[in-house]
Amino acid sequence: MYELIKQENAARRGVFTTVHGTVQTPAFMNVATAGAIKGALDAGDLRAARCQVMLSNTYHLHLRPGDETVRAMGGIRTFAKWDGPVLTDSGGFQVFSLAKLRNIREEGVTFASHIDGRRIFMGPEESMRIQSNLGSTVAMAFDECVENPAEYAYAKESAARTARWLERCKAEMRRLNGSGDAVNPDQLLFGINQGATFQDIRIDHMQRIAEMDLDGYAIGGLAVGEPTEVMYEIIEAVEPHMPKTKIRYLMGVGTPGNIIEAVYRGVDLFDCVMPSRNARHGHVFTEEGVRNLMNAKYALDDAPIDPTCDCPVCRTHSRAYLHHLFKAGEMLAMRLAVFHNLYFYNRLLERIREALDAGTYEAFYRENRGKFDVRI
RNA sequence: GUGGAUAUAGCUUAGUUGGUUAAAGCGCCAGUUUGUGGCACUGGAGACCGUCGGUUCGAAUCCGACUUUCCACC
Repeated sequence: MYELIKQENAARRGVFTTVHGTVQTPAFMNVATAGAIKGALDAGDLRAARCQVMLSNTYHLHLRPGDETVRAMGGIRTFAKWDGPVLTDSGGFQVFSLAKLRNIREEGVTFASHIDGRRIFMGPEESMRIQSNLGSTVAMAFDECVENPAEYAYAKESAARTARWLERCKAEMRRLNGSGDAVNPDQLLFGINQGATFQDIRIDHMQRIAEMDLDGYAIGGLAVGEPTEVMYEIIEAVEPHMPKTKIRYLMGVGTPGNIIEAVYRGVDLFDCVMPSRNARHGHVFTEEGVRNLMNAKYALDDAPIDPTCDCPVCRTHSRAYLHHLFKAGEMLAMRLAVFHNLYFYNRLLERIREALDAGTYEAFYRENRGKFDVRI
């Protein structure tokens, strides 16, 4: 259940209550694809990094170890020992981004596994069953993420199909939750808005899925290559048609600046691989901007990654040490950098919430948008 | 000591019958990464080709000497 507790223009401060815990929004979900944060962080590390929601992937867990295995181990939360809320991505985006040889039909998608190439079929019902077995707090609808740039006719047809798939997702999730043996019989379902970069398709689609009275609404298919200004325009176009009483999730976004902009336009929830993936390549987020710890200039730099950060990594280690660990290919380099970046993101969202609580988000927005994305 | 081989970028090597600005991998220096195939991708700098001399219009490439390293034999 989503409760809007404060609003400043379009920006919203809310509380999302679930059977697995309460989420203060706006919030950033930390991506643990296969039940682990890439870069060697576990559930305990996530708590230390001030994470509220863990995100895991239907597609990956279905392929390995298999959702039946996860179910046998008590669901993803018990398996990974994360006692907070978990959101599972539906597999729709992975079919689009990872799998090859995909064949999309009304029933669903046939694709080749990126692990061993075997052919797999996934449709709305399969995705819901897998996510039910994973026992996540929130299941995402099975959708099609259209490539950018997209043909208008195809985007329209695809959005219509994604809406029909959503009806099937809703029916199957209701059946599974009421079946008596669901890992989480209170599993929630979020719908996903599509329509590429065409505002009329986006709005039509949003209006249609808003009528389905789902537990939350996501905007998908953005940040896939279009200019950020186009992304902001789509959010502005769709946002007035999103139910005010439901949580809103912008999928896969983004940079700190993207998040500040999207909160300004009424989004409540985010996830992105950027803090973890970039950390694995030595890029760390700081109050001053993005630093590449691989740069030679850090070889003898005794300062912490971010002198204003109070995370354990910044309280303990120097840029020079991290630089050395990255150059030496030590796994610890990734672990420390990933931890810092997730902490930075989670703290950023805390600061956004504090500004909203104080009614000063407008000022926060003007002062900080774009500030954290610069390379230094 | 004798015979043979070797010497090209920081490292390991490629360079066809001598022919414009000598190539690659690693390393180095940067950049990219947005619902995650975990070490990826894209650029850049860097060698007067062991030294000296010779042949030739022209030599990393052919010849000689010296030096380096390695192998075999005595």
